[in-house]
Amino acid sequence: MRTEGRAKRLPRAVRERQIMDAAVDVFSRLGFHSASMDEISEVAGISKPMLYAYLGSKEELFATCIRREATRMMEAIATGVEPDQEPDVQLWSGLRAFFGFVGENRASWQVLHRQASTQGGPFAIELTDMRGRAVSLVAALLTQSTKAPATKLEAESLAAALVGAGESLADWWLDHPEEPAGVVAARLMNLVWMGFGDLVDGNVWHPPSRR
Amino acid sequence: MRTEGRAKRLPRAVRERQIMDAAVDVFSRLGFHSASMDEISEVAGISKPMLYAYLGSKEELFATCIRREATRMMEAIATGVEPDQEPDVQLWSGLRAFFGFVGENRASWQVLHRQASTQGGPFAIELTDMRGRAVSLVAALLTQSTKAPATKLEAESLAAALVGAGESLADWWLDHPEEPAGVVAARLMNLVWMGFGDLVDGNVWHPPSRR
Amino acid sequence: MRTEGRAKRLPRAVRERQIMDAAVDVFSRLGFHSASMDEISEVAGISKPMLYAYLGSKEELFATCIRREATRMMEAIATGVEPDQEPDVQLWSGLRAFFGFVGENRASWQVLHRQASTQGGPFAIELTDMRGRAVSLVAALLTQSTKAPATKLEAESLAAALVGAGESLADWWLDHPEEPAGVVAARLMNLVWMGFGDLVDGNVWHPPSRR
Amino acid sequence: MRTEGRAKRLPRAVRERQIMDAAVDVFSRLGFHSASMDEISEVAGISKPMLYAYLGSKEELFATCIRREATRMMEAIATGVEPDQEPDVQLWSGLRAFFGFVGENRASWQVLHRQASTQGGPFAIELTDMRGRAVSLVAALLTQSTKAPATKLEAESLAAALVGAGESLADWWLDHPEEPAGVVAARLMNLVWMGFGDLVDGNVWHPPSRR
DNA sequence: GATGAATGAGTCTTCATTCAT
DNA sequence: TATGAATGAAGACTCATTCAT
Repeated sequence: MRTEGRAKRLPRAVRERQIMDAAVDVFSRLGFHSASMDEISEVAGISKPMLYAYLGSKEELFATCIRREATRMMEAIATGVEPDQEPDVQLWSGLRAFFGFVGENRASWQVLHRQASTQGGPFAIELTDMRGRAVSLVAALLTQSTKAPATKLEAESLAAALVGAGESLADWWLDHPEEPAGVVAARLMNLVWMGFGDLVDGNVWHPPSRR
Repeated sequence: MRTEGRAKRLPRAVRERQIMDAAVDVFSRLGFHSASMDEISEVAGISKPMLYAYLGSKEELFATCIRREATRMMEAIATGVEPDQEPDVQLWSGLRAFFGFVGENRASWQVLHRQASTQGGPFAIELTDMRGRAVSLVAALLTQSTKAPATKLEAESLAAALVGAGESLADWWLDHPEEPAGVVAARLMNLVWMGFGDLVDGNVWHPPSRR
Repeated sequence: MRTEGRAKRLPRAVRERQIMDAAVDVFSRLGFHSASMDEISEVAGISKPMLYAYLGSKEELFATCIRREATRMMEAIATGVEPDQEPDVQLWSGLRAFFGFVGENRASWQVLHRQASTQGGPFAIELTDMRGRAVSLVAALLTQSTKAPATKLEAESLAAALVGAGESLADWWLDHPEEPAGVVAARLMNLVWMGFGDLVDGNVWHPPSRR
Repeated sequence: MRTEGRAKRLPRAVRERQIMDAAVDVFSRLGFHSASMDEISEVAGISKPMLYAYLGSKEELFATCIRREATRMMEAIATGVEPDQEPDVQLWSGLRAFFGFVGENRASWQVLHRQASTQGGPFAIELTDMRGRAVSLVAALLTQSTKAPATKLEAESLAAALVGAGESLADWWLDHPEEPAGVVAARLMNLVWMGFGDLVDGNVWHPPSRR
């Protein structure tokens, strides 16, 4: 809550960051619609006109938040991935980085995962885009592996499943923080990669006999 | 669009169903916040006071929608699952039923997956609950299998990952309807079950050497 | 000022008129910008949502007011004019009708003359149009008269001058209501018509001698 | 657009003029309400605090603008009028000066005629005053002429009509700049003076017979 | 003297919700 | 029962105006 009185004068860049932090906080807690500019400005410790002066309309602000958090996450992952290694190692390092990021940036994750996907506004695009890029990346990884999936559709759908599994597991993990990030990441890696390995080896599961 | 004139007197159950159908339609298209009671009543062909008389506040209405659709989906899956079979067969039949339901009930699925998770209100609870039940169910299945995961946490987290993979794949599928439900379901089944199989067989993936 | 309590239920048409009357009143007193929807709704004795439900946005409301008042005035004049008479008689009867209308509808006149011309919005068009039609009408009258002005530009500019003189005189008259409408109208008629008559008779005024 | 950097220190009078020029420009383009102090300060090339330091509140600034432009126009006309001549010559020279001024100072004219009359604020007074002085002047001229109007009211109302005709014709002229100022002025002079002449000569127009 | 940063107060507009018929 | 009519409350956004450096 903002303490009474006039906010101290701060250089523009600092204020902007302060505001964005507040916005990410509020958006992640309440979602886009329920978040009010009033509350954001209050949490940021400034008045509404400043909010508008610095970051434009509510939609613009939200989009900016998403972009910032998405970029931060992408960078965290990119930094974590070991690029010249085998596909499995790349995937593994990516997963570790992903869970690491989520663990240390709950609010970012909530904004990205929960809030953004639903809203029909112009940001849905940003988010869908980013998720699409993630899926494509994983699909490419699968395709590069020693034994690639047969069709592009298959690769993509498996990638989509994997990304969803990661998201869901991340959510689950937020409710069970007693496990370290590495363990959770490894579990998903195993599930997915071993399953994937069998798949391309022709070790296909099939229903008992008839059908 | 509502037809002119005074609505006929109908038995309560029928009216209620009519309204809920309209509500699910509107909520799935617009999301909770953007949906207006005005539009719902219009689509339902009744006046707003009736809406309130029958189904209470907007939040209550939404929660009721979620409950109904969740129940429908659960029942569809329960009906599809073959209960006395091996765990893998149960999972497989469950997945098939799930994708079957999603394919035939887009609106229900959208309400359940997209709209409900975001809203911070009291319905999040309903949804989280249902999802929790699904995860538990799958976890139980895994635990019953010949070689169960070591810990309860492991089983649950794998189940969460699986559920998330299913959701994500369902979404992906809605954008790629050219593939039949069975194919998509089978793909997920394979990925997950073979991975899972390796896992409990001690076939663990691990990073190259050092580390 | 609106008395406390809920407004009585009224049929739509009546309410609409009531609101428009209030709007014309407020707009004529304060002008478009300074008039607030709050005040209009208060004067109308209803709540703001009704205002919006019945008459749309502020701009729409204003445009509707202008259209209504313009139409009323046009009809008053059209009714007053004697169409099959000589041009001078037509002009005279038009002027009488005009001053008659202004005298009995101060608020209408203020909205039309004062408020509408300045605003840059979409209504400026309505107003400019109406004034344009008035000027064209007068110009046509002049052109039909026994001895028409030489050029179209001349006719139009004289008509513009005449219309302006009428408006200005109407304003002046509102501040000097002691004179009857007929007298004021006659005075303008004389000034203009006799001047016009001389003009076309070649009785041109010209500066003393040199220059 | 404001040039970058800190404004040079300038003598007060120069600064003030610079600001007023900007203000007249903006007010004439946008009208009182839509003009923002932000835009004025930007066009003037100074910061808002300076604006306030030099010229006070928005209302004060507007009033000052009106006063300045009104004075300029009055002086232009006063300079143009030939004072010791016959009334008709005085009127003629005044009209010529008036149209000359309008042609060369569109912005001033817009502020004076269009923007000021509408606003209900304290400046309406300034404007009404100035217009009143103009009307009185013309009325005096008419009264001095060889055959004066019978009553003071008559003289004043005719003067008001004449002034309005002038304003309206000036507006019309701004939309038809192809005609030279002199021609337009002469046209009005003729219309009015000849009409006036007839009037005082007893050449009264009157309706056909009956009535 | 000059300004970037800051805000109080207000405007339009919408929506869930409820009377009164 | 069924509804047209009505509203309280809130939210996004803007602007004239002023500190604090």
